[in-house]
Amino acid sequence: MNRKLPDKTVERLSQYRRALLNYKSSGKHHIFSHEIANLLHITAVQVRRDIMLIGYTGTLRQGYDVQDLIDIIGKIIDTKEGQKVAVVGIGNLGRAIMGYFSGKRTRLTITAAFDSNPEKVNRIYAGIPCYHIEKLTEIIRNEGISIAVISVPGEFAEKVAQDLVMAGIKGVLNFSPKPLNMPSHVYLQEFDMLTILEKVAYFVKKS
Amino acid sequence: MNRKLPDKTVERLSQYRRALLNYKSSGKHHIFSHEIANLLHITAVQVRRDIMLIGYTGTLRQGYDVQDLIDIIGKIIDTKEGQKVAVVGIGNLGRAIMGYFSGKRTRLTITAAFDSNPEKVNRIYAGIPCYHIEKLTEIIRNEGISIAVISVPGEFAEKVAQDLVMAGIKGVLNFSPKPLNMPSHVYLQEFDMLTILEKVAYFVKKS
DNA sequence: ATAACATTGTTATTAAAATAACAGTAATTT
DNA sequence: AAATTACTGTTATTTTAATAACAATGTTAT
Repeated sequence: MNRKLPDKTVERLSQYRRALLNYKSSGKHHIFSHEIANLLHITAVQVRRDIMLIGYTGTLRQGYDVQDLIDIIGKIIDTKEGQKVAVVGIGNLGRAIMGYFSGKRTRLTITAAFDSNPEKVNRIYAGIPCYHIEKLTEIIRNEGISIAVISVPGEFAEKVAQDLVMAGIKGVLNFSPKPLNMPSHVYLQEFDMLTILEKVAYFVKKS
Repeated sequence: MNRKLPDKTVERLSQYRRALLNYKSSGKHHIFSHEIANLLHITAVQVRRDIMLIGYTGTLRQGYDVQDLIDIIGKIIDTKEGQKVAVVGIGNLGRAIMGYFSGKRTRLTITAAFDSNPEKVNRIYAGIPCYHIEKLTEIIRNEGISIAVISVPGEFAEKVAQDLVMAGIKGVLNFSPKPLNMPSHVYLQEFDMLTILEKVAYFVKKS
């Protein structure tokens, strides 16, 4: 499985895996496409198509082997060594993100947090050390962190983004309301709270 | 402008407006499509196409009238009376969301927050009263809240969603990792932190 | 006055994602 | 043994989104 998968398929694979890990604890070993579909509230065709794309094949009348499927998805979306993540900006959102990860076993590990507030620097949040933002480039380089989450206020986002690129970051999730511009070798995902809520409001109004 | 616009166009309209409001304060009255494009790091064609879809037209060689464009976008995405929003779950994420809104002038107003923790109930967060989650249906009905943000842990998300539907909610933004199932008259937008980060990690790995 | 330019608005094309259609087949029923 | 059923896997179609192509036209330069 070397070919790059569609964006949306990758998202669903992550969700399939989580749903399957949970399903597994019920003791069942096999699952049908329509059962996976129900867990995610999507269609069975979509599930089968995604599974086709990753080259796994179930067995007729039995469905998919839960553990096998979990493993295959792991081979596709995880790296052997795992990947390190930094959170930049330890406001409520930054802490929320760190909270999401604490306890979860995943191949993504948040290994550093950054902030400019001296009261936050050198403290530990959800097990993660917070450094002064001046150390950003240095620590990202030294620790080999490849992914960053930007959760600073808009006015600082651009500067942070530049520094991250300088430090050799490979993927960025931007929560600030400021749209960023990244070189093409950096994968950028943006999420703008106000925009998303205004969109919801628009479709509420229209419906 | 009655026709329903494409999802992505609506998102960009929200961003155009914010960028324009900011641009306006520089004192300029007109703006070209490629200037808007630069602000958002997208293409000028995309901008012109979106503007075409909303039926506004600029003037050749002068571009668009900033204020007019702001107003037209407002007519499309806002309602006259504004829309009320509730935040369910006052953890770090819930507080982050409330923070995003405090001070912003928008036609969306967060008017209620809900939590089950008695220490949080009956306090005010960022100017918003926090009620016990038992009051959810009652308050949403009485206040005419049409939009809800779910920021509770996964295990509670489904119950909250059911209650919201019962209360007559029209749009939901779900931050919990639990995929929700909503009747078709409720607009649902999901955002799953782990999934999104795993996707970023996948494309980082591939690049 | 004519040509070149810079810009908008629109149609045409391509790309990505979702959905539908259906072929194949092992298990079960008749 | 034949027909039916309940699934998977794949191709075809449709829908949505993005990009490209280009016509139209006022402005500036020559």
